[in-house]
Amino acid sequence: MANPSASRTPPRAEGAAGRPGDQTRLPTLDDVARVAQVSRATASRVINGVRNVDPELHALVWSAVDAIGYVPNRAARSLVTRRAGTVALVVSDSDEHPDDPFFSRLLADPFFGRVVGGTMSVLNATPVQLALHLTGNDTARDRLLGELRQGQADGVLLLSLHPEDTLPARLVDAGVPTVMVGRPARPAPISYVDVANESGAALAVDHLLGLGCRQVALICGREQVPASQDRSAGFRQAMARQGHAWPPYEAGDFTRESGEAAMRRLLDRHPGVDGVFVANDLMAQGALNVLRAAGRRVPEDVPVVGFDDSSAAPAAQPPLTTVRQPLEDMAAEAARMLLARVADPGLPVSCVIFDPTLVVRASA
Amino acid sequence: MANPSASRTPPRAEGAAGRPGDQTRLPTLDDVARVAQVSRATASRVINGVRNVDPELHALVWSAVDAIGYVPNRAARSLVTRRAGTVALVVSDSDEHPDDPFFSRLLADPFFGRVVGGTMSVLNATPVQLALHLTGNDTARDRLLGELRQGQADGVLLLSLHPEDTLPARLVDAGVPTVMVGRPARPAPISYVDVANESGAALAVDHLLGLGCRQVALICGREQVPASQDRSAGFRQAMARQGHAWPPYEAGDFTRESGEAAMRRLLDRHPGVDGVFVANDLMAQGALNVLRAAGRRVPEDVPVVGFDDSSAAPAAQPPLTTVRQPLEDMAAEAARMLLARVADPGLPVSCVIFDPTLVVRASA
DNA sequence: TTGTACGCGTTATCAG
DNA sequence: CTGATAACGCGTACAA
Repeated sequence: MANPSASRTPPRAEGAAGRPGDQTRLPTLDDVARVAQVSRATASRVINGVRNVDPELHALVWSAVDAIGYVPNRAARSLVTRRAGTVALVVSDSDEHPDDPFFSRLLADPFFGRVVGGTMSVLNATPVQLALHLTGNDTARDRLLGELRQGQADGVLLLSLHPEDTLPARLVDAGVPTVMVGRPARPAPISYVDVANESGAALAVDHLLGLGCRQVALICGREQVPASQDRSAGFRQAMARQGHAWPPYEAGDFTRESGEAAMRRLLDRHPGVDGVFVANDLMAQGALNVLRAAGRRVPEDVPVVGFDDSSAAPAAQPPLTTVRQPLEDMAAEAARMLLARVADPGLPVSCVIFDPTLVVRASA
Repeated sequence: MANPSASRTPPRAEGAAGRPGDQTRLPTLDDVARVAQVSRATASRVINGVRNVDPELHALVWSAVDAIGYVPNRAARSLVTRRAGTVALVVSDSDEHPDDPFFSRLLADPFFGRVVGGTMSVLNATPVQLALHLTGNDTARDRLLGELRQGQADGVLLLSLHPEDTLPARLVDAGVPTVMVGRPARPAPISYVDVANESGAALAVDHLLGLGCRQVALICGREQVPASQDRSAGFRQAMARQGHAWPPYEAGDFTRESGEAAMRRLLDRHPGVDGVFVANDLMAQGALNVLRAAGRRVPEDVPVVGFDDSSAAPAAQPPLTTVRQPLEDMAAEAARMLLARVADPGLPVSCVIFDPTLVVRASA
């Protein structure tokens, strides 16, 4: 016992503190109670805003709190309340990227940051923390589910990019409060927010047709991805309504490169194309490049409309006319829905669909 | 008391479970011990991999664990070990965005996702979780510090974008293990990873001069931002070494728009410019747009080199030659350093500087 | 090598 | 309205 420290010094010996490995005990609820001259139970009640508190003691406790700089111990609190005070932002992807050790193209996509921003904008106003989880394979998903069942997080904000993903279903089975950003690929009784992809596509079609295009083509994403499905369906329906039964199309995978390839094929097979709707901005950027290289002017010869209004859209040459998805708002709403669900797990499943808007720039 | 539930059912009533609000008790360490026919202490030792364990019991315990699907309770563990098992990724910014409710342009920048990816790539292999914190003002920073002091997270990975930010200093004062991504704006005894910004700039200068440019200009960022400072300094030194004493320059603020404005000024004041080094890719993209609009061909008339190799670089027209910052590797190393620091807070401050590389594309 | 017993800091239940 | 006191689930001296 060569340790020359008092064993229960009131937490004031912090003059020359700051050394890493600091062992000074932190103020506890007991300390607050002692200073405020009340019982620990009362202090707890005041701090947690429970009703039935003498206003006088109320003030006393609070002043004690910031007199000694008390901060509740999250672990102790969680242990007894059985709440983590944390929600998880889960990105469920398939890490099939042999060349890239850092999976999930989502992270490279500005998409991700917008979701994080929207989420934080509501969480920041609450004591709820956000934990990030990337699950690229089933092992990781299994581990996550175990942790969630254990109560490591009170709820999940789910971004599922994997069409075969079983995570949504497993989460509802496990009874974990969950809200998805973007509808699930497979039908499941799960809450989500989404943009009205169909009407977004219709917005684009109407705009292109209104510009006088006679042969509008589509560059869509993979058939299994919900957002891609919906945008394609919306495109075809809107086109059909205007008398264009079988518009040409090519598929990519939401990357710029795939957009370039798709545009090349389109030009090759349908040289008469005079307008293109592309299912996301990244592919649209690729399409723009190919059109320029092919000597087609945008928008004079071939107007192009993208989808998302990601940061890539205004940066494109020419700046991209695109269907805006209010991602921040959507993520914020998802966070609110999740918080409500955590508070009352009995809440019925609900979905909120946001209206897209057309942002007209130079490309169409 | 109309609640018809048993008050302490052993955790086997999970047949038709799955309802939200499930109240079935989760398996605890005691359950494991009971099933494995050992004491709880032994079970604990096995699970935590403590030495001195009979191999036979070892197996017994583990089989019990996954027989009943045991997952350690994080809160209980934290309470006794005084470790959160969590590190915080803190984005410290100034939220001076009156028009945009979702602050921090960083989130819109692909930069953010790369850092997250690199960090997760090392954290995913450990039981350590990542908690996200955005602190846009001093109130938020105060709250964060309180929580950290309390032990809500074991360490901090800090992204500080605010030149006046006091958070780095306060974190070291509080004895919170911290590693920054990018050096602190004000000198502080704090560990960090960074890229050799000076040599990166030199790489760009050498390339441009090697291309035969006679009047190379600089578009830099705000003078207070470390990365901007270092890139500017590196540029000037490299230029000076080659006999160019006072190269023209204009400043932006790392946004595309500011890059456009800066390029316009440059063209205006120094029409003879025949090569540009831009301190980041976003601004370079802006410069590219302005050059095109001004009728200057890139790279024939004016080669342009950017910095970062963000996702904007290959997407630019023409694809941007740029100085690559290995952000994922840097973030991964930062995470490793932080983990080491958490394990041994006595570790001396250390910095790891990564070498940049020139990625030659079409713009120079 | 194993088991017993205590304490981590809170909330919640129950008497007063 | 307030104050004792019993959990919450786990790690770990200490003793066997």
